[in-house]
Amino acid sequence: MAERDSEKHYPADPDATLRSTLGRKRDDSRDAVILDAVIQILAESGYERMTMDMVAQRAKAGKATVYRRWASKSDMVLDAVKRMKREQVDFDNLPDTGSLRGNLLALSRPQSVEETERKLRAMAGVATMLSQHPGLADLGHEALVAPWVEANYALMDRARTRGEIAPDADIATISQILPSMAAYRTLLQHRPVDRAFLLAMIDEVLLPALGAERTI
Amino acid sequence: MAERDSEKHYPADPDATLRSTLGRKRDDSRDAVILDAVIQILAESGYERMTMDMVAQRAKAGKATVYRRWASKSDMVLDAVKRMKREQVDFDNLPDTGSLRGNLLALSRPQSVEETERKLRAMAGVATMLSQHPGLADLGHEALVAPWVEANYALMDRARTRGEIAPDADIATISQILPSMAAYRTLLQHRPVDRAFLLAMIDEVLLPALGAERTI
DNA sequence: AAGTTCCGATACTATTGAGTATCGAATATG
DNA sequence: CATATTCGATACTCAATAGTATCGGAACTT
Repeated sequence: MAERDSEKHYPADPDATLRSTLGRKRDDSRDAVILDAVIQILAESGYERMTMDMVAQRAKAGKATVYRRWASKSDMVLDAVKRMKREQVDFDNLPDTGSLRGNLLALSRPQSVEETERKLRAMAGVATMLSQHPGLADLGHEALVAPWVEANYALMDRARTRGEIAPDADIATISQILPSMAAYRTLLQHRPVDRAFLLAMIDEVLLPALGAERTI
Repeated sequence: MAERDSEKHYPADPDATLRSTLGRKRDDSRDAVILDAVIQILAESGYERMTMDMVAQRAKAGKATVYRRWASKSDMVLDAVKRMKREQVDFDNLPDTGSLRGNLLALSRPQSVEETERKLRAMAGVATMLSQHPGLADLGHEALVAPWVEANYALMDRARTRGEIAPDADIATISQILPSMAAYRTLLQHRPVDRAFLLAMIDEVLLPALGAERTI
């Protein structure tokens, strides 16, 4: 999918390979600075209210520098969304407190949730692009929610192996609840993913649905 | 808060009371036609891509007719969102199939969900207005999700009275799951609230969390 | 009938903003 | 050193559009 415009413009870095060897070299570190500015402004103002001048000013870059990297505003934003995918959840250091309840709580520490919240708000800023770019919704979900679903799944799978929860529980479905509800809460309700919310979800929904013994 | 512009323009119908008794009467039925067009276009294109000319054309109205009713585009859209609140769920005729599972499925009939989905997509279209109008998110939640939460709560409360579910189940929390997940799915994932989704949620999450006996 | 306000339609204006062009300075190659 | 490409900055073009003005006709009051 993609290529909504049937234009001569192509994704990012139109001339990546055929760049001359002469002259000053392109400073690739500017890309990240610009895209970070894009994410910030998307979260604050949304796609349509974000102007290219705002982006350039925030990144302390000239507009030529921006347009040398991306052929259009939409290309730039698409790239910014793709960039959000990285380093969302640390799969190599999943919590291991001994109980599923403790692990779920530890996974959703305020610190790790905060960054996701900021990126989710950026996703809300591109909501109006979703109809033109069908892949964008998947991209956002894959980048921001799916990793949390995976982490939840892994924790629940281990708990099942330990015999902590019912062996026939549908953890594929239940692992989606907490990340999705947190996303909904952030985007639509504009309410924080705080401890009270987490406790209600874990103790009153997830653990009972998983058939865990009540130990609270 | 509000009054983003500090202009002389005020909310809707600036001269509702002090309208002259002379001349042709204003046709109030045009309001609904115009606002319906607004909802349609919001769902299709979003706030920023929706032009006043599109609205007038879709409603077969002149722009003068539109601006005689609302002082600005944002006033008009705010009014359109408020209008979505009505007739969302029929509380006087909640389903009564005998089982909670049957009732939950009956409540979420494709027909009744369809209209909500359309309105939810309109809400996604005004996502970029949420930062300027903080009350708008609440308005959308109250109009489109809260009624479904109430209906879920009522059905679960009856089931508890019948002894169909655990007496200590936290139905205040659990009644939020299905409507919120459906909203998330529609808005962020752009996927339909179909029967497979409902069955997975009801059978694998809600009923187990409520401590209902497995009867499937 | 006279006067007023509504209707849909359309022309107009004033502003905003994406994308382009160009600047002088900096950094690279040969 | 000559040439080419980068950089940030700024000026420019041109299309889109919110809001206003005006039209001829319809509907209402007195």
